[in-house]
Amino acid sequence: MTPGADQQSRFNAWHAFLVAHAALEPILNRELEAACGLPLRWFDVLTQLHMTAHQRLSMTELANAVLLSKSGLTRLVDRIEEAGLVQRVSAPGDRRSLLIVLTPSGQKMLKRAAPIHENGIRHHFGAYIRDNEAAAVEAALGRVAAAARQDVSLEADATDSA
Amino acid sequence: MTPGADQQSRFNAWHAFLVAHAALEPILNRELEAACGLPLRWFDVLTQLHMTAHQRLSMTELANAVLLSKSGLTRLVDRIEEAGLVQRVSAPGDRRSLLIVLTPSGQKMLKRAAPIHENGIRHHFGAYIRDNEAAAVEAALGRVAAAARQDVSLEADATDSA
DNA sequence: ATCATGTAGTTGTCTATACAACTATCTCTA
DNA sequence: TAGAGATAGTTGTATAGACAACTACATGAT
Repeated sequence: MTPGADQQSRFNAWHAFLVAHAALEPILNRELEAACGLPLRWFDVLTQLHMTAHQRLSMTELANAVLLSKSGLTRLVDRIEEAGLVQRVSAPGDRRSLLIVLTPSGQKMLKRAAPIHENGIRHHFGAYIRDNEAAAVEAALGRVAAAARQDVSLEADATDSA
Repeated sequence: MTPGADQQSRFNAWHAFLVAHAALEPILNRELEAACGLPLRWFDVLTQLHMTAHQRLSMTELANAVLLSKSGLTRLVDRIEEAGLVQRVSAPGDRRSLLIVLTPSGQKMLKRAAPIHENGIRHHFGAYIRDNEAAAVEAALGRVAAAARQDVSLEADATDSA
């Protein structure tokens, strides 16, 4: 196995990665929206809230969790709150901060949507990963994601201080 | 290794996949734009044209290649043509169709941008994939991408005929 | 205690994209 | 060869998100 060949397989992987994302994201979005009327991004927000200990996150924490800009999140939460799935509540001890909490209706929606979405992921993504590849894909993408997230944060810090 | 554990690693892989894309795409876009003033999508268009035998594709072919809607591509090509990197030329034998061709300036830009972008991919993506993982990641993502692309096409056909 | 600086979130504005409707052209069938 | 239907691309319009500027609040140094 030559070094050149290894580089090539990484580039092929990168290209497949891009195509897979570009094609998969709309597919899963439509499936979820058709089944529950829930856009994928909303699901992501509800999930992040659900995964948190007290089911509440500040706008800043949530923006970081779903990798959206501050303003993008403000508008996104506007829409989700308008639909009654989450609520902004004031944070104890800091009057600048808002905690986003799942409403009962949001929890119900999440319960309904989760199996549908998981099914979509299995069907369109998991099904094409063989048993002997799963661990490698998990580990490699995990490292890429962790590093990229870090780089994004650094970039944001640099911009802030500029 | 239980079947349940396998499913979990696929879901972890999916999550990492999403995070990696959300974080990486803006990073590579900024790097390329800072170095060459070239948005990533423009690079994608120029690359697709370059990879083609006669360096020309119709709007429809190009939209399919870069996974963009027809109208999205019309506007994208508007901007790239305005910048002088490509040109619309009429297709011989079909007066509805337009061929998009790389201009000399577009070719020069592509030559300048390609090594920078490849470097970014190596640095932010390839570097985190170990030698013994590369083949699995390549194969698995390749299958996912191929299947997803197929599904998108089928979906588009269904919509058209509706 | 005050003021300077930092942080949380929102708002103004711009851009990129999607979908649907449209025009122009092509193709196939009778 | 006329007309129906399919196809290529563009345009009207709506939406999601980014960045920068802003307001309100908090913190920390003196």
